Amino acid sequence: MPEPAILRLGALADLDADASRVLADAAARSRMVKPRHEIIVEGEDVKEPLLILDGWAARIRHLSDGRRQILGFLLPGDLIGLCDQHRPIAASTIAAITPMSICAAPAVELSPALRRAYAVSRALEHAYMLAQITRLGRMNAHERLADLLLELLERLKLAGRASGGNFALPVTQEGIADALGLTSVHVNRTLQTMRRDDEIVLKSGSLTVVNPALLADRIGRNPTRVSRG
Amino acid sequence: MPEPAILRLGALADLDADASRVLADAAARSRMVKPRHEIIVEGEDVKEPLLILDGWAARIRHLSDGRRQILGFLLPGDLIGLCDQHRPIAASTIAAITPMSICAAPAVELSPALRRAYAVSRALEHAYMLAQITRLGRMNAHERLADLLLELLERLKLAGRASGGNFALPVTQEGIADALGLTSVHVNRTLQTMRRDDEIVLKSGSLTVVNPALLADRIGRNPTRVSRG
DNA sequence: CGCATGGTTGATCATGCTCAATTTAAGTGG
DNA sequence: CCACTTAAATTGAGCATGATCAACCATGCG
Repeated sequence: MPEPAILRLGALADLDADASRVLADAAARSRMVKPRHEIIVEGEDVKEPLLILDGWAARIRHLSDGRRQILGFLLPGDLIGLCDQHRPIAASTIAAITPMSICAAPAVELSPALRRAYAVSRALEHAYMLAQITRLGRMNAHERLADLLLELLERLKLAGRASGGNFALPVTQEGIADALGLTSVHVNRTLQTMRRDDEIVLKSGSLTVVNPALLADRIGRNPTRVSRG
Repeated sequence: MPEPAILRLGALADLDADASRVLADAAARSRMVKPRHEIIVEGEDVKEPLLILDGWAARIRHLSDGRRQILGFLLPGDLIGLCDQHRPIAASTIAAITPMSICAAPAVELSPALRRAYAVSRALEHAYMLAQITRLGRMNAHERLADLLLELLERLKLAGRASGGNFALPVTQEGIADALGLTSVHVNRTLQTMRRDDEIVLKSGSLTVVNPALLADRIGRNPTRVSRG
């Protein structure tokens, strides 16, 4: 079974033998990270770009009074800290949600195919942030939740971590709340109405979107696209 | 008087003679855009990256039922559509707010200094998006408004388009509402309390933040930083 | 002068929050 | 395998921020 990360990058751009080898090399030097560990801390220097081989993380920002906002989720195959800057400072904290396997992201110079995959990945990250802004700014609780779940489904499929409408959702309701600008109580209630309306099945960390196309249609969601071809 | 755009890029990274010349060349081939004109339309192909020489634009996303979200504002010196992708699709619509002067952004290959400035600009854009997510997700109306105004002040200063706490704010209250996930009515009321509390002076499109440091402190805001040095 | 856009105000309503308690699930060590 | 501990999910009651609806001004421009 290929790494989900390699599956994803291969879905974003065709990987030739060179790129595959470079990625396999990097993956061979992976390290494990425990849940809750802060891989990157806001305000500190960013060393090297990382590639998530497996597991989930959250990009987080803390407010002075204890409130926190989850800016986005990071999934297998996602890249962290890509930027062509000299001495970059981390703009947000990144904390592991599940046990993770990560490695240094191979340099783009090593493979043109890799460069293309990185570019698409970066464009997607940008698009997901725009989606997050739209959710928070102009959607109600049900729309936010449905839209987020559909995005996660779409993204996890790229990494082979979802089949049909089903995937493992290792985030607590409080985590979802912090991502969607809601309270955990309200997330709980919204999830219950979605269950009652047969939009989702959620049991012990396994979530199934019963009819993704229908749900997407209901909330007016379009799949994310960043390039032709 | 130098172009505000050149002022900004020079503030992000030292521009040598080469970079300055390249920028001046590009600026010489500028074009004007009328307010409300959509420079880029979501879903269409992106041709060339652009540089805003002067004027304001908004990055917008429309929902199927007419709601709209302003994802962020684009100011003099900001770059549009930077990406190293093959055939990129615009992830959002970009519409002029004021009359604008824009030009093709000179290619990074033309100058190492320019490349550095672009990288910092891109990192800043990323940071502003994170700030926008945090505003929408975890701040109340007053905090959102104060934080946005302080960000605009900070950004306009880079382009020499703000002095002291004062700058021209060419956005309607409805525009601000669409950016902050509020209604124009509530923006109006929040602005009034800010005036009553002597936090701002706002009259005929000219806004003054009376005491930026104090206001920033009140809402727990830190200035945006993306690199050492 | 008239129309249009944007700003202002008031009254009422609703979505989602707060607070607080209770149940369930998941570990953990004996 | 069970008692004990802790994190997560669930439920209820009351509340508040901000939305909605509907006028009504102010300003500017043809």
